Amino acid sequence: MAAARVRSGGRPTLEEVAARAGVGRGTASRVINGSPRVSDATRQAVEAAVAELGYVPNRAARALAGNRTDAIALVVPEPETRFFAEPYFSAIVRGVGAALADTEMQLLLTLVGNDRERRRLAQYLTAHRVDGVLLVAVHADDPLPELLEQLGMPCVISGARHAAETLPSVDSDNFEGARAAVEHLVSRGRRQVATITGRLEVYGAQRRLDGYRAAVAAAGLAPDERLIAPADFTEEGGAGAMRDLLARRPGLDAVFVASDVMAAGARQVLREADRRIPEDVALVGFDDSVVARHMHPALTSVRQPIEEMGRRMAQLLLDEIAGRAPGDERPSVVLPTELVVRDSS
Amino acid sequence: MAAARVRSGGRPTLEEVAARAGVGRGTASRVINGSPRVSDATRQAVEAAVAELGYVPNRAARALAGNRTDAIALVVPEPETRFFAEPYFSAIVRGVGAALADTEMQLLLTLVGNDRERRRLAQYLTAHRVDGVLLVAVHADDPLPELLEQLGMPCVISGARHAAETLPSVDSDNFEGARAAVEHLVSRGRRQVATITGRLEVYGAQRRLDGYRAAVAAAGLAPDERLIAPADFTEEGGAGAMRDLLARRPGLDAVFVASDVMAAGARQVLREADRRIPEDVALVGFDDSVVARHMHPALTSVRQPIEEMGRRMAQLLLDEIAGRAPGDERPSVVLPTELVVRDSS
DNA sequence: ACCCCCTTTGGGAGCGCTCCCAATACTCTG
DNA sequence: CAGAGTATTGGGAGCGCTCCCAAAGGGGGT
Repeated sequence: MAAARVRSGGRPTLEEVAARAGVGRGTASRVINGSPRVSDATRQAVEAAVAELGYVPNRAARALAGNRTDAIALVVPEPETRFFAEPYFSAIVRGVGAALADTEMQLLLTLVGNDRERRRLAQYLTAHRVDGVLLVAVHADDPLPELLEQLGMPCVISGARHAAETLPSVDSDNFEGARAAVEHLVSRGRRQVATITGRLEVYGAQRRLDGYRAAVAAAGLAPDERLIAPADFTEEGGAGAMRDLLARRPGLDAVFVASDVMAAGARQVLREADRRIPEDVALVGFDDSVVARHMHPALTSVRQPIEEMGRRMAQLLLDEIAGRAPGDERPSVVLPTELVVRDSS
Repeated sequence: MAAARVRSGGRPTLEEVAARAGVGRGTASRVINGSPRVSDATRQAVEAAVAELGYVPNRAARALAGNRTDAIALVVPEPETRFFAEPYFSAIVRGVGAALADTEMQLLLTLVGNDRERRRLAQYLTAHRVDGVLLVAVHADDPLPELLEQLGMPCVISGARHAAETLPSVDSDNFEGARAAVEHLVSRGRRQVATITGRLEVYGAQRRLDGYRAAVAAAGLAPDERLIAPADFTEEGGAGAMRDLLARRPGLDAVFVASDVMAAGARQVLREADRRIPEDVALVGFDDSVVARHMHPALTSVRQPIEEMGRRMAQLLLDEIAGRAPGDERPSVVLPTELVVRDSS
């Protein structure tokens, strides 16, 4: 019934498939790995044997013999609470998952918390336990990307770390998203458009500020540094920045906030100051998170195609692993954003 | 300098560590795996060699030789959008990650979308590519748990599928959470407390309804089936159910909604009907999601310790893998919920 | 001093697969 | 029809580790 040498409850091995198909182990391996150097008849015989036996290759053996793992790691710095918030984390994961769906690649999730875990991570990667790494929310001063580069470990990051990013990266068009948001406010007749920024060490936050400035200039409005309030991506930070703005420029009639969460903080302050939204002050956020949809009034926000970003990151990484021709420049993808207009503007 | 046989750029092997420490391969292995049958002197020699060489065991080789993988899979049914929403997904992942942090276990994330992927998953698991499986958001009629059981694959699920759950499971106390929520409403003087339920095929939704009923009875209020409106965990469903309730029982003065998202839908309908919250109608949700915090007025909600659930699931699974003594009953954990009172009640 | 037993150690035998070389079977030239 | 390729094929040699057996070393009892 079953193949000759069946260990109790054991899964069929390549050897058994080969025997069943009446071919050698090497040939069976070739068929399974889609090598073209196999005759049609042989291929069919092997495929039949695979189907009959329900053969599934043993990953560990493959990895050991082939010196690869067919797995990539998604590395998430856990302290980065912002990343874990909607919509980032799940959307990225879905995108990555989608890109990997018809691949043999497995997705390893690695949360990096404290320094100890960080060191362990370096070991993991050093030990070549994965074929490539997806890095999200990396800071400009994070040594990890360089380490990976030295190890020759393929790696893709989300969000360029600075203008001269050298690693393959996927980003949304922060500049254009911010520019469009501010342009929208101006088109609605707003004349004193303020902005609350994220931490400006984060390149994306800087780009959003750049976009704001560009739109203000394009609209022929007088640039005013006192309409710019830096914050830190938190709700409290957003509230604090809003208070500063109100104190400095009580006449402002619109605020472009670099994240929805900060916008929630700002809205709270505006409500306390009895400014109506959008009548007195128009508000636009960034991220199109669930917060935006449920805020009252519903928040106009800049949507980033996060799932698509995940998908592209994974694709880029697979390309990287497959090996780009030397000399190819580092691919970097910038995806368009979309302004979702709701009631706050 | 380095050990004798060093392949170009290769990682040190156990053999090399053993040589460096002046012991045999078997002994080195024992030290690395923490076997007690090694003399102190030898142990120290090996540990020194490991440190000097920066040795990290090769997972693939280990898996192949030891017939285990040191990896568990978190299986997420992707169609279950509800699960992907805040706060579930990221919180579960964090919890699982925390439990695994000082373990050698890796976390594999497996999104299961369509049927094709579902079959692939069965293969994965059949091929023993993981040591255990964490299943979230399983439906009562999902064949996967039984399949795993047959394969002898350790498995833990989140949320019992029915009263007679046989698999190890971790759940929050849905009954008690709902009961406390309704008790809270009653204690605030509400007398016509309605409820909007989730899909009642979901056991947790049923339990919340049971809790509602228990609290109503305990308060000595007349049970009234027309105060119960079934929905489906979606915002639209919540809105529809609210409309029904308002039509049937215009005099209601409180609603316990089995999820925050549905509560958002209900609130919308209440606003359109010019019912003030909480003056006219008090509202309590479930999940304590970001929606609850940002709703206006902020929504009172039942918080589930989701991260803790992830942690316990992982611990349970590790125990399962380590092997429970036969005869031990299936461990199942029920964690307490917490009522977070805000402005809506 | 001898024997027995327990502790510690070394290393062979795989685990299942890929890589690659040598062998075989065909096919095409001239 | 010989010679030279060219397309297929089989299977040895590992990949690095765990398991396990047999050997070696030590200690105590008699």
